[in-house]
Amino acid sequence: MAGSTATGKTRTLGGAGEDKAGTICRAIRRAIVERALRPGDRLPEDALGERFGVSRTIARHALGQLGSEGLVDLRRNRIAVVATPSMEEARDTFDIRIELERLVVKALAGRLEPDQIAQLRAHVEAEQAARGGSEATSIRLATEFHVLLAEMTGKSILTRYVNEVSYRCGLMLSAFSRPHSSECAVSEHSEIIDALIAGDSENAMRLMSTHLEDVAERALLVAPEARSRDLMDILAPYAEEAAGSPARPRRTKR
Amino acid sequence: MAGSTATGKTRTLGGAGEDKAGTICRAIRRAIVERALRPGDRLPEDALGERFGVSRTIARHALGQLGSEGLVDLRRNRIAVVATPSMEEARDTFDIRIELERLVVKALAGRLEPDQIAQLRAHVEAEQAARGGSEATSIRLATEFHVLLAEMTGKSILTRYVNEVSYRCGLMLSAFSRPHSSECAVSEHSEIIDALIAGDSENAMRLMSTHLEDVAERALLVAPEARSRDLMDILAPYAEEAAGSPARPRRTKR
DNA sequence: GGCATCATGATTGCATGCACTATTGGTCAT
DNA sequence: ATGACCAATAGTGCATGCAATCATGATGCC
Repeated sequence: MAGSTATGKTRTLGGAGEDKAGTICRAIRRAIVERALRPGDRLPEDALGERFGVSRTIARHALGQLGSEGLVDLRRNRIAVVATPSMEEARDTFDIRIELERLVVKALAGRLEPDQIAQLRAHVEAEQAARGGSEATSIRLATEFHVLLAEMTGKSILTRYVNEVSYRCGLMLSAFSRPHSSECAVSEHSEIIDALIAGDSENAMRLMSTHLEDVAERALLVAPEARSRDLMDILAPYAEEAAGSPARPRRTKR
Repeated sequence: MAGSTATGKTRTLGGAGEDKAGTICRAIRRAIVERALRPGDRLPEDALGERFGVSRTIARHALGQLGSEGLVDLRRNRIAVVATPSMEEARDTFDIRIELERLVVKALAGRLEPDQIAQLRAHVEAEQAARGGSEATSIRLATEFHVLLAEMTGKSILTRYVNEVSYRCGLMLSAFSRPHSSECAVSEHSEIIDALIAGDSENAMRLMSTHLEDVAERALLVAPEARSRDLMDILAPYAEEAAGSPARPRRTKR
């Protein structure tokens, strides 16, 4: 399906004995936060396998992983699809994220090494530079800022969870937020770094809370029209005028 | 290796189109909290598959899942083993767990339905009844109490995470806590229920925090002799007296 | 024309087979 | 006796094949 010659297999994942399933996971996660993949998009095992140059077994393994992270919905005998979170799930996920990231800044306040500070500054700079560019890059960088912070704690479990909820929140944004509504958070990132350097853990935690609450609010409260991507709700307004129009909507994506 | 005839396959998982990998996961999780499986125990794919009556593929899938939950260590080309958490990981996991379960009681305070209350009371009663019985049952019931609470919030993501950290904490207890050191928490469970019924969310959160902190403290601070299960540290005291004794320690479990 | 029924293709569920890697016990030289 | 080297074995990594299940378009009936 994807452009690959019959002779030369699509050696996208070729490499050495790396983690092939993990590579697929990373790619899909990234595609989701960048909104290249949107909720409901189908992820057939063999298409994935072919695209990444591996067999269905590996693609399946990757999908299982993503399913356990809540990024894809996995139902028996059904094609895997990018998860379509509900409004309640979105709210809950942000609540959890806030508490987790409060732990992050609490652990980090006053303990940042100079090279870490430089790395964070550079990241924020990259975020600022990307403001004019594609929205996908902005969102990805914003997500990666939080992941970067978590990694700096050195706490592997906390890092893993922050990773998960961050990507999940990216999915939420994709599901609910209107285009161009999740920008302008770059300065808040800077403020958090400042508070961390100052060692003011209380302030850093407060800043992180409000920052995430802002993101959630912008994403979740804005755009009541698009609150739900449930098919029935989406089509409700159209159903009103569908009396005389023979336009037959196609359900599948491609 | 496990006793199964060559002719009659071990139809432990026979059933209909259920979730075979999930069944294996549940079994192993439970075995871990009940300390039937201890950190470092080996989990070979084919042994698992044979035991549960499925192929390696499924066993492998289950192991991948457990690996992503942090219950087993998965290294390339190596036999999967029950994870051996470090002291720091244990502390971090408890920190995360406290915040998550605070969210649980916050969501539940004053919102428990009568049947839910009855269910909780019954569970605590079962815990009390199990105090004389096997330690494994006590630990499992204690863990399940927290999981039950989380499920009652109706928040699927929160439930999933509480599930994960609870089982992980069970593993931590298995790794660090001495036998019979994690009992006597039943009354604290009752107090939490009371606070939830009273609708005093602040008090409930405080009780939950201290309850979990107690558990962590009992598990992590007690028994400095067994703080680390690293092979070198474990053998350190023995190395002193190993001068004249020909006792050759076997490294592998079975 | 609208609706239920069925057949075909698409897709997953799972087991098995082969290749490769790590481990383990033995062997040989020192 | 001790240490390094090597062969046999156990175990994983991965692809492929077959059966089962679901989705979708075609057909026939009303």
